[in-house]
Amino acid sequence: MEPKIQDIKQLILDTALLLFTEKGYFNTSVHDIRKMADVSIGSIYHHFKNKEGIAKALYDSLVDKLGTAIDEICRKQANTHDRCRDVISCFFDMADSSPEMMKYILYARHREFMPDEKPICSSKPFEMMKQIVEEGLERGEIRPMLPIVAATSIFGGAIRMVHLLLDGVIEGPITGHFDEVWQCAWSGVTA
Amino acid sequence: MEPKIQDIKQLILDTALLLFTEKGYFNTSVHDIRKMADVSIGSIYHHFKNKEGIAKALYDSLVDKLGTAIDEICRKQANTHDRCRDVISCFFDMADSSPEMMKYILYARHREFMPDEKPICSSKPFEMMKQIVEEGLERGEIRPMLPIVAATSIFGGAIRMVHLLLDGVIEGPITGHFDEVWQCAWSGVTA
DNA sequence: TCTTTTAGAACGAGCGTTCGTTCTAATGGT
DNA sequence: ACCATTAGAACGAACGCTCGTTCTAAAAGA
Repeated sequence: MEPKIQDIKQLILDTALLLFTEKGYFNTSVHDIRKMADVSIGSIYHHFKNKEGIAKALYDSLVDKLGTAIDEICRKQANTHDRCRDVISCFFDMADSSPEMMKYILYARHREFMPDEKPICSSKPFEMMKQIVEEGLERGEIRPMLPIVAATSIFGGAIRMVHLLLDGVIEGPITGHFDEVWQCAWSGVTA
Repeated sequence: MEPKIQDIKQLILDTALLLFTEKGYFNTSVHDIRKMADVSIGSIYHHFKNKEGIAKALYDSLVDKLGTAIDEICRKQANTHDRCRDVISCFFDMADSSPEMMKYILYARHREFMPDEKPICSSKPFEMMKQIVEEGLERGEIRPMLPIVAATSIFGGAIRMVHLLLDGVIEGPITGHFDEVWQCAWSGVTA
């Protein structure tokens, strides 16, 4: 029942997320994680195969979380306009409330420390976003153009906005900019 | 006269750019650079203070190159529409012809290995892009909105496109997509 | 008791960097 | 024309240290 029972594994993941996003994967040593999480080296290597294993587990869990959120949106919304709008809104909310998560998903260069991983843009959530856009093209909700162009045009501005926030170039919350961003994004592919 | 006189320094920079963009800064050792450039360790440390110094010199030279290109565009074009269009066109050309340069500028996480550097979005070329957009707002070329939103909306899709190319998610050349991308970008902030 | 989990000392590969030396070529003295 | 001197570019063996990982043993749990 207590919040700490048996969740050393999660504690390690939480700590790693914090350190990886703050200092970067390569500037974070396993001993740093050990110290901050106040666990032993033995524990870490009991729960994870190696350092990369920690990064991988983190990645899978966060990508899965994002995928679930987008699934949810597709369940609730029927057309492309509403789905895209909610996806962007979801990105903004997450960027404001869980910047570390977004930093790890959108910002980190995963291939540098997980050499066998596919690029994030080929992962489930991003494939779903592409899928949503393709349906919009078929249905005529979006003016005819190459699907990849439509997708980057709709989501590119929003993703860039999140990048700027994570870079510290603009101050959050960015949720307040959602309406303007969305209007630009949607009118770009319909007008 | 010969192509090799005194350009060990440039050779080191060229090699470093190749390795840094292919494997990442942290996966590239100074000894890797030494081996590939076929120079000695001593030479490298004669020309550069340390490993970070190589990265810094590379960064400064490439940012300067991009800044010059945008300067040129501002000199040639008078209004915001034409300037933004040419900047995006320039990005696409560079991404096709010098992917390593774009990878190092747009893609690398500089702060992880150059702790004292400002984020790339605060550098001269990006400040100029922001400036161009702000003038467009003042002149009424762009529908009234927050400058930062206008900037991300105009350039976000194009930058995302370049990212996808550098990630290997789409195949180049992307210059062929320029017209569609530009139409989306511009109509988003005017329509 | 037997297994799972935690502990932390120890290891050794690989890293960035240093430093004493050699090589090259230009300059000054004769 | 010749050698002596000098400056700095290039060289690479060696160093100290950090890192990821392993190992042995103790503690906890079943």
